[in-house]
Amino acid sequence: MADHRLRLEKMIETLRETGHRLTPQRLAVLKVLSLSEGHPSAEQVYEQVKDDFPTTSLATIYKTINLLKSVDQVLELGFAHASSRYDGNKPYPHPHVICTRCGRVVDPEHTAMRELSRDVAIDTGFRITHHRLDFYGLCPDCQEAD
Amino acid sequence: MADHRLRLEKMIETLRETGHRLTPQRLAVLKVLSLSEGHPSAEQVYEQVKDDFPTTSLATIYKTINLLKSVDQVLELGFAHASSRYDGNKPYPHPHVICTRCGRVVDPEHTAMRELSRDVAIDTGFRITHHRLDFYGLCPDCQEAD
DNA sequence: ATATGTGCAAATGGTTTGCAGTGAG
DNA sequence: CTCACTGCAAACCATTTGCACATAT
Repeated sequence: MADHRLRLEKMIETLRETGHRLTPQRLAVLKVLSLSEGHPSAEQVYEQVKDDFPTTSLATIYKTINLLKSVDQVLELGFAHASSRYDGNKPYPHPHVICTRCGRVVDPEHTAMRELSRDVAIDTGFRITHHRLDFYGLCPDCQEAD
Repeated sequence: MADHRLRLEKMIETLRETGHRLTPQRLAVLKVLSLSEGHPSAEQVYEQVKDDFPTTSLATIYKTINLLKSVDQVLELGFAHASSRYDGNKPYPHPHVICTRCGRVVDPEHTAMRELSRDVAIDTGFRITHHRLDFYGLCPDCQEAD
């Protein structure tokens, strides 16, 4: 579906452009994040990276993910009572469908709200119960403080 | 704006209907959550409750909030790297505008996405940089497992 | 060569939990 | 009178951090 190789190259290029080193551990993390169709947690990335790189630490996974976040090469889906899930394929805001039972995270094919919810249900087979829509930015006071 | 007294009564009624006791501490939490125009954190609720009730513990605040969540009388806005914020006035899903600098949470007046974002910016004065839209429900596998 | 990255282990911080004591119904 | 609730302190757990060592550039 998505061109994973291109994503990986884009990540690597971005790290270079921003003056960061490409260590083997980092490369392994980039690969998992760029190749994964799913939305893995840091722990899941860790498990995969350990296969080829047994000495890797979870801390390094987090550090690499944070680095990628800082250069907008990975999207973090943060939750209050569960670990964050990461999307390295589409590192820009887009809708997600999240199973409240098993935690599965799916990207709906369609991407406009009453009808959108219905479309998402049809696309994904989920039984939609609720949603979350947040806008982020600078409040008036914080714009002044710039 | 919102009818806070009605919200408080609704909360109390719901607790009664669901067989829960109304302790003074609980009542204090309900008041803060129902009266607040903002979207306080558990800590902020705690600070307010302590004013009238110095012996109250943060644990009790959390327990009460969780109780209210379980009967759909408060909406939790969960974040990965910050404490959750709670809305006792509108305990159903609705858009929020969140300042990425100071954490301020505002309810936009308008509520349909390209244009919605612009409307929200006009309504709130925020400079919108990104958004989050999640749908929650049961994935196909979990529907079967019911 | 040298600063950046790694890995360990300890710290963090919001939230939850166990349990003995308290009080609402 | 009883059982749900409170408050304390300890536990939890995802994530972050400090630091000595290693290594990409």
